[in-house]
Amino acid sequence: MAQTARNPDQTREALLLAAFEEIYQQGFRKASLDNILRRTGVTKGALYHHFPNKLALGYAVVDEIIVPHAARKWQRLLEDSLNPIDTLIEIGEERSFPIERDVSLGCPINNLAQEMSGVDEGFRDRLNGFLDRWREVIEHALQRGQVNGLVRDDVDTHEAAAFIVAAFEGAYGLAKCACSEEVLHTCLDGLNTYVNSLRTSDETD
Amino acid sequence: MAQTARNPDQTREALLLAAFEEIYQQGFRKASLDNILRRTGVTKGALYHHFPNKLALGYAVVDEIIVPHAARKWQRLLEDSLNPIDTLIEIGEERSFPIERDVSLGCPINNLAQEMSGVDEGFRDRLNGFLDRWREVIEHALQRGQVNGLVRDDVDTHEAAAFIVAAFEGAYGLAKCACSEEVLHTCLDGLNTYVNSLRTSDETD
DNA sequence: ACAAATACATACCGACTAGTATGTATGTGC
DNA sequence: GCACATACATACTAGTCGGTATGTATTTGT
Repeated sequence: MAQTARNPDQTREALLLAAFEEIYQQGFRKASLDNILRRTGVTKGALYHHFPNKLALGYAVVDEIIVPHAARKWQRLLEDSLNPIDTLIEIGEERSFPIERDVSLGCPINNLAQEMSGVDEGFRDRLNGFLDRWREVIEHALQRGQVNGLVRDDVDTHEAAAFIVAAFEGAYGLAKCACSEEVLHTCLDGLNTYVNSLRTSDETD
Repeated sequence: MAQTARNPDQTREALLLAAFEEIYQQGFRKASLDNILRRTGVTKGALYHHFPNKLALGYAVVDEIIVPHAARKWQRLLEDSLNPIDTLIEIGEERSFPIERDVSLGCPINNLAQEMSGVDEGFRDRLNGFLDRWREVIEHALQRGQVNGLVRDDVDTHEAAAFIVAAFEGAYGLAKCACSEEVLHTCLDGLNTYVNSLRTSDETD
């Protein structure tokens, strides 16, 4: 009835943001479309105009919000000029996500991956795809470090990269369950100790 | 109507097992009581005779199935006579859980922790409690190793224990999302490399 | 200016949810 | 063998879910 001035792009963006919040807090399957509509003031007709169904909305949240943001966070590892180990530790300590405000919410990627990867291939493809690219970025950074003499030659970069990603997600997972910043930092300190151990001996700080 | 011979303990156990399966596959909040009843052939009246509500059933699954099994798996770390690093690596490689058959299902503890710790304190207390005891067991084992000269003295056992638990859960989480035994083993190999690096130099194998 | 596509809004549907009310059959103590 | 608690069974409820049918208002192209 009371139709205000239209702005379809803005409507779509508002839906995506509200859907991200709802999914981040409730998980995808418990995320309620009615809640998302309540959060935005958008009606169901508008939602189903912009997205064919709940699944498509979920995919769009991953593709257009979660993955781009996470990718941006780790982008710096691609720069050849930087010491990969320093960069790795720096990024790990950043809380760039405007979302990483509350440890008890966990990592959006990990949350969705754990909930959905066994249930829906579309989610699994997207999230595993990102995690795999993330692992690759770390692996290449370590390899560059070996070429530059910054990383020990005996390090298995493939193994180390997978291990680092696992430890990272694990740290955020433990901290979420413990609901404790301290747990997060203890785990990340452990990770930093490990990552530092990958330096060549003359680079050890 | 067709009432068979009664065996309340067996009924309760059947409900617990079916509830575990359903929760393991669907998560607690998406676990359907009707599905659990279908799996067991038990009726709703029987379920609500043994458990006051869904939440109590979920808690019972954690207390009586998930936690005892996981605790049993790591019990050997308490034995003073063993080399803690050897034991850590051995246990990590075991697939004792009759449940750990399929990587794509993940770790039951981690699954529930990630889903429920932000939503329900009862679940969080139980799961965080177990994870914390697990971390402590590893920490004490590493400390014993230091006393026995098997673990390097410069290792921060508190930090290392938290890191190991995080890496462990992270490894199972990544493997679940990747749906790949290979990913699991790569991550666990990375963890083993790290754990081996904690040995005193004259113990390095 | 008018048609057609776009962008909504409202009301509703069937399926599924946890939980309950009520009845009945079985086992146990005396 | 009788009383009583235990252990179920059946039918139902109120609420929520994703999705749809159908309407209307707004833009856009010509």
